[in-house]
Amino acid sequence: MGAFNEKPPLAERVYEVVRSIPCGCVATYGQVARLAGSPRAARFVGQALHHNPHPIETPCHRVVFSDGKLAEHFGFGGASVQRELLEEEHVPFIDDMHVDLARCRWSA
DNA sequence: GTCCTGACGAGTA
DNA sequence: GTACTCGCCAGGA
Repeated sequence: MGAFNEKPPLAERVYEVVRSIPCGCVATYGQVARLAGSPRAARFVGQALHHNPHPIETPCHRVVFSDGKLAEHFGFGGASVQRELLEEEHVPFIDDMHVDLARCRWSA
């Protein structure tokens, strides 16, 4: 390892932010990107979660679109699985594919 | 070594 | 109100 990088890869930051999302709350890609230090890296957030090396520790099911829509490309089995995981955490839904961000949006 | 794509978001026309 | 473009970063071909 030698010299530690003063600024860890954005991906590591993304994972850290996602892991910080409390149970019962959800965050948007843009929100995670901003907390990770890159307000406009929302696209990369998806990529980072796609390569998600720690799918169990990284609750990517708590990350949704800015509209509250579930990620169709969810890697655990699809939006259907994501919805069930969120329902297990008592996350309010306004539709089969949309969470109620107004009530469960995570505010760091 | 270089170019393109990819779980998106926000701003502007 | 709707549609399009730009920006972010990393990995793969």
